[in-house]
Amino acid sequence: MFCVREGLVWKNISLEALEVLKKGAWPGNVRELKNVVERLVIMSPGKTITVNHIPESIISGELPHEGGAGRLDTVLELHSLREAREEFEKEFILQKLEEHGWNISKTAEAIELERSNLHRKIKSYGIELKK
Amino acid sequence: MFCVREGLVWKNISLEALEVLKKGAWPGNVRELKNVVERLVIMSPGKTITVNHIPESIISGELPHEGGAGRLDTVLELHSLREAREEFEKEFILQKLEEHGWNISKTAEAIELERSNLHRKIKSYGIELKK
DNA sequence: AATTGCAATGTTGCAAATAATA
DNA sequence: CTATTATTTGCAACATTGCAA
Repeated sequence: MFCVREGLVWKNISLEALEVLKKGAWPGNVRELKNVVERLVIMSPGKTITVNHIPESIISGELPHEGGAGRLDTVLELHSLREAREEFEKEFILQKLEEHGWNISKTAEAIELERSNLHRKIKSYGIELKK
Repeated sequence: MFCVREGLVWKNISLEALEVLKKGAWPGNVRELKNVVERLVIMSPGKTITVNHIPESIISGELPHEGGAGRLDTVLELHSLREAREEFEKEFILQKLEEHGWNISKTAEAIELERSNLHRKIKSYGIELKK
């Protein structure tokens, strides 16, 4: 199993996720690789990084560009704390909803947030409920 | 094909080499990963990085806390939204501080947060400033 | 399950002051 | 001495939360 540490946090990377990285071209440089891995570690709430956590731009494998210097880099570094926090919250809530069969009451209880407030977040983040 | 750029030099990484990385535990953190990749690119004479270019320390790599799997990791999964959010914020801020040479003014500007508020967060999260 | 009102609480930007540093 | 940065505090505006309905 391939795993990586960021700070004190160890994360596994699923074989499937690695397959994606293996098959696609790497659209960035070394610094971007570092940023992507750091982001993967931070943005994935569980202990395993799955394909779902890998940015679309990498899965669709945009070919590397010489002077382009990386849109990925831009995307990764333009985030303000607020934007990053919101993106994380959305991902976190999505994962927890999925873990609890899209049951809002159970999810709300699990993440220790009032049902009504979970509703508010689902609405404001535009999360679509499945199942 | 997995490939990586260091400066203007692009290198491929052989599937076999990736297999090794895939099967072995990663003995280092993200910064070490970056350093290793940079070294791989520089030290491998041809167009492709092969298993022979991968340091022994990585192939034989010490296993991470697989069983213990990190209390922090466990904690992360049991986290309430609030705790998870705070954990994320702390990691995010740490990352940005490092990226900006532990300069609080520059970091605050980069993440679009008031200096004074960044100070407050640094204090409340118990972040230790280095350098 | 999904909304809404509301009071308590938390967070933010701004201004200001002082200390430390280059 | 000058300029930038670090650090802290007060405060009003705004946002989020839990609770009740």
